Amino acid sequence: MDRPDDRPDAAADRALKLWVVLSRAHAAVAEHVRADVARHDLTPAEFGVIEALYHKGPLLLGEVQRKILVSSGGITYLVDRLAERGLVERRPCPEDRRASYAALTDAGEALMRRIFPEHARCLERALSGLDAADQQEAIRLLRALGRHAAELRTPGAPRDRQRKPEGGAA
Amino acid sequence: MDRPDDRPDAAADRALKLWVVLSRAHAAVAEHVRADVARHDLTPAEFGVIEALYHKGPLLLGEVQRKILVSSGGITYLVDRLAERGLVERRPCPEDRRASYAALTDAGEALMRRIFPEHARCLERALSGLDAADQQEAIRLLRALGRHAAELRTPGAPRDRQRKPEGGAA
DNA sequence: CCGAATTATCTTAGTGCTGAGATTGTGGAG
DNA sequence: CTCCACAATCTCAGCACTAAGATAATTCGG
Repeated sequence: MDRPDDRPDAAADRALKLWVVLSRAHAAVAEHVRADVARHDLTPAEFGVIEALYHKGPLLLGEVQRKILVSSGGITYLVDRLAERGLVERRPCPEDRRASYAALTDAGEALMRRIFPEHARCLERALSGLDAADQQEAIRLLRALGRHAAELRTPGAPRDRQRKPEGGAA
Repeated sequence: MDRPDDRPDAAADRALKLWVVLSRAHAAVAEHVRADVARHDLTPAEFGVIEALYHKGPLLLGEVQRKILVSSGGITYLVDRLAERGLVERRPCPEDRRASYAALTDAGEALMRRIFPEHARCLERALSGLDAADQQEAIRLLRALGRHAAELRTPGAPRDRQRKPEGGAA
């Protein structure tokens, strides 16, 4: 698509390599995150939930679900676990009795006030392989990359992970 | 670390945001990969194994493990499953009887010849949110990011996931 | 050659999450 | 009001993978 006569497939090589470095960078940073939140007996997904609530206040379960990218079953499971530990509570939604809010309890709020700054420092450290300017540039590139990839796969925003039921060879 | 008097913590904000866009970009592209390899009844990790063998030839299990970043139990599991399906076989290592090679069977080789080009096109498409120059730049940045993060957590390359046995309060 | 430390793989139990379907509730058409 | 398509959450079985320890083989000091 670029220069078909330069090399047989320079574009494919570039894509493959970009995917490899993207995966490895993500895995390396994710491991820092995992180790950091594990100190408080949280999984990254659990931390994602309370982090969202910490910054945005009470949110409908579906809103949290979309924010941290888990399945509908997953968000129920995560909120259950956090509720059992007294960090989060469900609150009925007055306008729609199917829905409910998740909100931090006082204990959850206190926990986040304590651990979030440490977590931010952990991330700063994990990402310190790039200086400020390169981080800004990386943000710009990754945002474009992610947006495009996400739009390609969901031209019309399905929430959970639905596909057309295709009556193929069943 | 940059301009402490600009905003209270611009560096932390930048790190947080970079982590978010890195995660979302990775998730979006990973979903393309998952959907693509699922068409052939493979998980991304399984595909990673046969892709490594396809490009490098027979490899020790430990080498594959490090390449695709799974646990020691994970590589056994993956190779077992691929062997059951006749795509991969184990071969004894003549120089070290503890070790064994994983190698593609003829069927596995044939499968990869058929599906790998499609997969490469899928990736090209998923990553087409950036033009060639931006992809090169992203590769450079992500490589630096990943390398730094990986080195931070393993100053001396442990394979599986070992920690010092610390004789704490036992 | 012996034994301890190390390494490569395998085993087993457990877990966090997914996917599909069930349940409950909403809102609009008739 | 009744019905029905649709939406939000929950239930539950299943699965890919992890963590820790077991097994078996190598290396190396003595």
